Amino acid sequence: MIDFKELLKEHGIAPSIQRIKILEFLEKNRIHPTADMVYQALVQEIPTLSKTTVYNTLKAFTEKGVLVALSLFENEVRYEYNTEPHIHFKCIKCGKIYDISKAFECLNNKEIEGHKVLEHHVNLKGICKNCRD
Amino acid sequence: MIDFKELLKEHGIAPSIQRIKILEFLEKNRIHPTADMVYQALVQEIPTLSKTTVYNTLKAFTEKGVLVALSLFENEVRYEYNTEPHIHFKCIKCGKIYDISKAFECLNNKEIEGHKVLEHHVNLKGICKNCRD
DNA sequence: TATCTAACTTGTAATGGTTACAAATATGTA
DNA sequence: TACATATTTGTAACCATTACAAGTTAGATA
Ligand SMILES: [Mn+2]
Ligand SMILES: [Mn+2]
Ligand SMILES: [Zn+2]
Ligand SMILES: [Zn+2]
Repeated sequence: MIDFKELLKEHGIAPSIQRIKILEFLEKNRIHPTADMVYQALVQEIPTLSKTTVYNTLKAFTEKGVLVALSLFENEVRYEYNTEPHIHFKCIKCGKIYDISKAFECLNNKEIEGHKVLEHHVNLKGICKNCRD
Repeated sequence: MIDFKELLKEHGIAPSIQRIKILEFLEKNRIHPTADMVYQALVQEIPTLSKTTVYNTLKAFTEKGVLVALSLFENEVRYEYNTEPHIHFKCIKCGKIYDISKAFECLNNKEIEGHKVLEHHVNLKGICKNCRD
């Protein structure tokens, strides 16, 4: 059982009830949810919850390294608890997003961990040769 | 000199003035522009141009395989003429997006074609093992 | 050439995810 | 308790994109 209050303190985040519940939800539900999905799930427990709080909290968690923000195939931003580098696989039929733990070499495959790969999306981010130094 | 009118016909797209100009712009300006960037550039030539036409045209071109739509790091969709599979590198300082023609094995590198790589974004799309057959 | 029809373009309004902002509330300390 | 600060809330604004209906164009036909 993870002590989410302590975990937030360690990251320099004051552990409010809302923040603890949001982090707990992300840890227990590895579904790469959108901010709205987090809100819809938690507003039942916390009827006074504001969507703005969810957005602000997820952004703060990301900045402090507690969560990772993903830019997947659609324009919604999704969040996940797993901060280890890994590959995402999205099913075009059911919409589920699977974590792929294999190394990047797998990109040459048309099939990976039982999934049929139709599209590869590879994006890098950094500082270009013109902007270095 | 590419015959854009002919190219559109070959893809089953009626070659209107707007469509030819949009395709021509994408071929000549390899800057991975947004729909709005295309609109801003062409509305000077075609003052009556509608942004809806740009959106509709880019979507049609993508569906017919004339262009490729990208989901990069931000939520804007960008489009490009190059339909060959390749990797994108975005500079976090100047915002430019570079095409990387090297194969996917490069992902193990921290530096590629002179650019300093800080983040790798790898996303796959297809049909998951539960949805096959 | 004139007419017709379907396709294409345009402009405006609506949508949906996200952010800005100010007021209300809660928290921790003196 | 009283105060200062941090947090939460609700509303409005933002912006890329889409829906929709009306206007325009262009190719086919007579
Ligand atoms: Mn993941
Ligand atoms: Mn490219
Ligand atoms: Zn740069
Ligand atoms: Zn599936």
